[in-house]
Amino acid sequence: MTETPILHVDMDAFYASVALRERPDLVDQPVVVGGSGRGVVLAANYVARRYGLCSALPMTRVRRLCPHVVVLEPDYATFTSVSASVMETFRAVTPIVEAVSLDEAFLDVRGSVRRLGPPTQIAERLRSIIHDEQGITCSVGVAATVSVAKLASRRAKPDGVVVVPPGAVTSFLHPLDVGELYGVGEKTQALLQRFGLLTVGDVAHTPLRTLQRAVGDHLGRELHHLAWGTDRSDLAPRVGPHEPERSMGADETFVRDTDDREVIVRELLRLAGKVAGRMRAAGVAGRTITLKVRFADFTAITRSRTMSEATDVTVDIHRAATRLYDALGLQRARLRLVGVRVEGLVPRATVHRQLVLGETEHGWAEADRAVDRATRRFGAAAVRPASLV
DNA sequence: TCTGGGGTCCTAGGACCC
DNA sequence: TCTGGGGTCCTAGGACCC
Repeated sequence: MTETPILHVDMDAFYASVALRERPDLVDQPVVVGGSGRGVVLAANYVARRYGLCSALPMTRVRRLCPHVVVLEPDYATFTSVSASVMETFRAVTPIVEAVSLDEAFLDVRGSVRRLGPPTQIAERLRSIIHDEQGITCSVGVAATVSVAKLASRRAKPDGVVVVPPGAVTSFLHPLDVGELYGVGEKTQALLQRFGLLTVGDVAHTPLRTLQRAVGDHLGRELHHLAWGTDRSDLAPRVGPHEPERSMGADETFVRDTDDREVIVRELLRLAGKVAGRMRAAGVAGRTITLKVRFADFTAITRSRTMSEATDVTVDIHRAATRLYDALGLQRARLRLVGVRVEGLVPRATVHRQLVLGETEHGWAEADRAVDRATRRFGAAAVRPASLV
């Protein structure tokens, strides 16, 4: 029996590290990966972090903080392929791998200790393989539960391993800031602070009922577990036929805020096409269409409509989104962003479209599939609605 | 020139049904 | 003439995570 079977493996500054493999000349310089214009930082290397640059920082502030920073464009195809290789390395160690994102995963190594040695040894083995094969470093947290392992990997960064044995859990957790807990963001931290709860230990020693009155039943119970390190240790391996997504969506920030209906409706068409294409590729359809609008002042609203039948047809989704937009009745309100999301996804095979006599919709579904075939052959740029050309 | 884009989950109220 | 609870679906908003 191993006491600490859960590993949390987290790549160090993943996007930046991968991008720097192609540019070894830049390793000693501050480098961030991010979009241009109104984007944010996706990853900052450790040199850049010394200037206060970090993930999610607006690019407009990046150059002010560090005028000589090197900005690299994200190359998602490469990130995805490096990630896939890393996940393969994990699965060679244990089949129980729960991927969190491209650059992070939980591993249950309970069944691997006999073959590969104790969890720490497995952690070092993984780090060495990933370094040799991918040329990037990672950090590993080792503990009995998911959240403690994750907090441990954060402590291990960069390029290290931290083990928290069961006997050390509370002395590890309790001095931490409440904001370190999973699920505690800016708002919840401020709320807890108003109750005088600053550290994880403060939360741990607050009666459950009091905690629940402050942050709600669900989060209260959750935080109580996290504060005592009694959260889950069972992983949900996402290999093979995994659960389908519950929703798919796309949104886009305009280069400049706009109140031009024509521009907005055209963008909704592009987004609807993008979402519908991904739905068809995944073999799902959905009934609830949600429009999202973000105004120039950064406030956002959503409007949704549930239809009687699920669809994966671009025209259907676009029409629903446009109706929701028109129903807002905006008068010269400048929009920063629009988004389209489809929820309540079900496998397409379970949807039987009622064929109404004289129905024209069928033609649109056919047209979509023709577009899909052409896109697969010639690329996304080749086939677009006339209004997007 | 502040603040991306992909998601998940929770809350809460109202409708409607039993 | 009154009043109850539970369950599900829909909508809107919000917090959070990577």
